[in-house]
Amino acid sequence: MSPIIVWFRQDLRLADNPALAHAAASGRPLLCLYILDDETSGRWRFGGASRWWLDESLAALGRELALLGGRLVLRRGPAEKILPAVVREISAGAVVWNRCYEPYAVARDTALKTHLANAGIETKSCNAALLVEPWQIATKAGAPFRVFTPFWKALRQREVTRPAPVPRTLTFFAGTVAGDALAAWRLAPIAPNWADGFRPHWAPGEAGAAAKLDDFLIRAVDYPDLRDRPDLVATSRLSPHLHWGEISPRQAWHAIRAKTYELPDDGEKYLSELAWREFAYHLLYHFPTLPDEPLDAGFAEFPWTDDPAAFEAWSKGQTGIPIVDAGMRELWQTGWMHNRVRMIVASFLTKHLLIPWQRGEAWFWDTLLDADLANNAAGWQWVAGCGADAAPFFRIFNPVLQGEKFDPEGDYVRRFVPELTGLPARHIHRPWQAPAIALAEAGLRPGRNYPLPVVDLAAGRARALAAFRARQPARKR
DNA sequence: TGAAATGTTGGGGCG
DNA sequence: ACGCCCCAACATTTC
Repeated sequence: MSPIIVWFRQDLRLADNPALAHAAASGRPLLCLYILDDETSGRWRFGGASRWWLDESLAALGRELALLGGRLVLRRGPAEKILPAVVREISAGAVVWNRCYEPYAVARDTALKTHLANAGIETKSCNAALLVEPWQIATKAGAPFRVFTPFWKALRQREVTRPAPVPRTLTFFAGTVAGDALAAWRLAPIAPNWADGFRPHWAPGEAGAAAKLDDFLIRAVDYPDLRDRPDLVATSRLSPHLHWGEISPRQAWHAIRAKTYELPDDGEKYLSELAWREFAYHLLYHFPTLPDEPLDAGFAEFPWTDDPAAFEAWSKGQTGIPIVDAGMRELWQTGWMHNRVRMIVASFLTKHLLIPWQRGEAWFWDTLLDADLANNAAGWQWVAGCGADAAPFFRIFNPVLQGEKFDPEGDYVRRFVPELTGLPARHIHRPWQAPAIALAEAGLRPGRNYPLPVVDLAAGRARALAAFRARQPARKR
């Protein structure tokens, strides 16, 4: 039989991989292919941190396949050209892949499907990334959901497919196929190697993902209480693995469900976080401008400010607000940021600094190892108040209070802002108010070895309230 | 998955 | 003992 191409994308795993399972069951010899397509993705081509992860993850997948006698063929270029070319080279009779939901990917894959079908090639696409396809869930009126809670209630009633194991037998295509060497893609940074700090925290690949899940399952009992604490390891830290498809949401879902009776909240809190991920994909699918335009058209005229100096301070963790700086430095050093802190830094950028959410979105896109078009866009719009089910305009996080509440000892700040190590907990989240003696004992000279706040918090809050209130509809009297 | 302002209540100090 | 005041502590409303 003619070979079947398994086109890997954001599904870099062997277990619970429907496309791979389909190929294995087809009886055809498999050719596993990955295409680095920086052209089709355009403005949303992989950022720097993503490329580091991809480098590692492709190597891991290649090793897994090699152990089974197979190989991952690497090609680079627009998939619309590359995929048909590989089909011709090996006279493939079929192509199978798992779906992507980025607007550019949907368009590309739809076109490819038509093109291949017209050439007499069998094609099939599968769901490997979502609990429920965006088009399979709708409001009673048949419209896409725009509010999380009803979406979650609808999703919660669904039966989630059980994850499937790695196919028992895989027969690989034996012919020769040209492929790039992974190293030739130069995905990882060389000099300066800013990714050095990533490695202690992350093990890209399917095995690393499974290890992270196992680790989380041990800690899952504490999740409802401690998940908002950035100073602790209380969350799953699965986000990059989920983004790259090294683990499926079905696997995480059922792993938690299996422990229902051991968990204080029956695991509902974590499941609802998986549902937020689903909600983001639902929104991106139905509102494809989500990454670029505010969902709420009323924001078209919003008076965002262009403040390059403030943005620079924010992105480098030099705002003078400790919890913000700790978060931005955690992101830079480890490629990841605790979700609570993401909300804090995003609120600070969009409200206190009035900088467009798209600027923050773009920075996260470049620096997050879990940079995900749907989650990133939906999250930023939620914080900015212009998205679906968005935070009300008046919900402005006070980074001092948030710090004191969720990093009560200041350990998180000390870990990433070593300048502040010597300050006691009661001063560490507001060094500009610390008494001179405490500053002296800590060796801290505000404005010298740690910045003064880039904005007065009360003034920034007042300015944001005025700007956001201005675009609210007139109040009833 | 807010924060700040404003309102209410009740205990304790004190004349 | 009583009334007054202060002010935590908590609740409500407003942004």
